[in-house]
Amino acid sequence: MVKKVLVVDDEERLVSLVKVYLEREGYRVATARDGREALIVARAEKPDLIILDIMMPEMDGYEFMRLHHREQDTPIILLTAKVDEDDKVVGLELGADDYITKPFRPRELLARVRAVLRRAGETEPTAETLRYADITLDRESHSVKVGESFVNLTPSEFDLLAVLMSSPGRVFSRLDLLDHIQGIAYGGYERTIDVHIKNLRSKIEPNPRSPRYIETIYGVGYRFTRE
Amino acid sequence: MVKKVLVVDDEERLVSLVKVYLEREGYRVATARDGREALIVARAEKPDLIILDIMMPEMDGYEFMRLHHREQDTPIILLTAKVDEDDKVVGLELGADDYITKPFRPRELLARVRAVLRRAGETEPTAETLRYADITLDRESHSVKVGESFVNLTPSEFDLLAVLMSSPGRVFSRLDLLDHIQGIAYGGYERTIDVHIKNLRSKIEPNPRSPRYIETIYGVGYRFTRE
DNA sequence: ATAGTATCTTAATAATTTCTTGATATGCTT
DNA sequence: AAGCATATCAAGAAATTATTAAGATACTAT
Repeated sequence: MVKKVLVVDDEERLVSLVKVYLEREGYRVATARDGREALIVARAEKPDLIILDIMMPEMDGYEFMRLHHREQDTPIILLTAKVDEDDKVVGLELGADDYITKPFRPRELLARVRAVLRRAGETEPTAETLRYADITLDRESHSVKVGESFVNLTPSEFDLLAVLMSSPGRVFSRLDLLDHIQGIAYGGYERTIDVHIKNLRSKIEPNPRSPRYIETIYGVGYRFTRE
Repeated sequence: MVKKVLVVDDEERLVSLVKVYLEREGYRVATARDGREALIVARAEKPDLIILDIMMPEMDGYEFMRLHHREQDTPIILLTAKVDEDDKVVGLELGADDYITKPFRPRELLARVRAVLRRAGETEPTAETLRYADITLDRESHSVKVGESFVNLTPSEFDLLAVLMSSPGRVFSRLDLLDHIQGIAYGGYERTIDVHIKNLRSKIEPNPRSPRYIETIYGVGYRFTRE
């Protein structure tokens, strides 16, 4: 069954980004921008997991947890901007299952989401398999096949390929791709993508000099072949 | 839903050109010529994105950002004439999402607009497909089809065709077209367009000597056939 | 904790593609 | 035919991408 996740944060941009990440993985996502709204949404939606910012207007994360736990026993992952260890302690004492500091990488958040949900029992999320033009990418086993042989990709390479294959034929700019790999961290260097692409090509392309799967669109970005 | 963009700059020519670019892409556009006016417009229009010049009379970009952020959390792209790295730092610290130095090319600005709006969540802007007389131009996949076969265009060729096809039958002067390709303030050479048109024709016209799609209007400019 | 391994990022350089320009040829209009 | 506008061509300039290697960072296993 599809898992439902509630994301609570007052930073709209962060919320919607996290939403995109989770939805790409097959989760259903509800959102709220402060603790008060979150209480209402949580009652209505009964999420399987809550991702919760601590610092919020109206009603902060701690207060939300106190009130929410009277009603339900939902696993919670805390988001905190502080590097303070105390928050972790306080949070975990209050019943959080995990916590993560901002800024974080999408991959990191997703890994924790999976872990917490797995721990809370239940099966895996949605083991989606993408298959185009001789390439098979399996999210569950985190494996990639070219024809019949497996190739080992690094986490970044895997994510990159997954994004590109999520919409074959569509062009992604380096900035888009960077967001998926590094999260909302600015100052990131677009050219980093070039290197990942090069490495990725050397692993999956029969002839990296004239790519068959990952095409370069000069002046725009990259795309997975439309066939 | 259609995204609304607020463009703030005291250079009228730049504002109206940017307005045209954005509208062609399917955005709705509001404008203001200084920070003070921008505050009022922003309150009334609630834009999804603000493109903001730093140097303006009355109230500069920084000051605007300070005041605006008290009220709303709109993503902002900064325009700056300076090449100074400090501006970038200051701007990003004040909450800008991206910045771009003048002079810039339209395609560069549009790429950033798309990226920032995507990052701010929501769906894609406008995945518009233009189709006339056997030619299909798709912005999302950045591809062009003549009949059933794909052709590879350079960025300038693609932009040129996109502009012409945005209003079939309308004649564009070389200066118009140059603005769309190079942006203003480049002092480009009108004849450059002739060469791009020639190359474009050689890629999409069955018989480039007597063009069927891109017509020359002697003494005026070019237009995409009305049929 | 610490060393060892793998991955990521950055920076510099090479290779490639595209853009612009100036010269020349061709074509249009009166 | 004259005079101007457009088309074509080719070469140099400019911009973008590919590649390489080294240092930084993160991860694993002891």
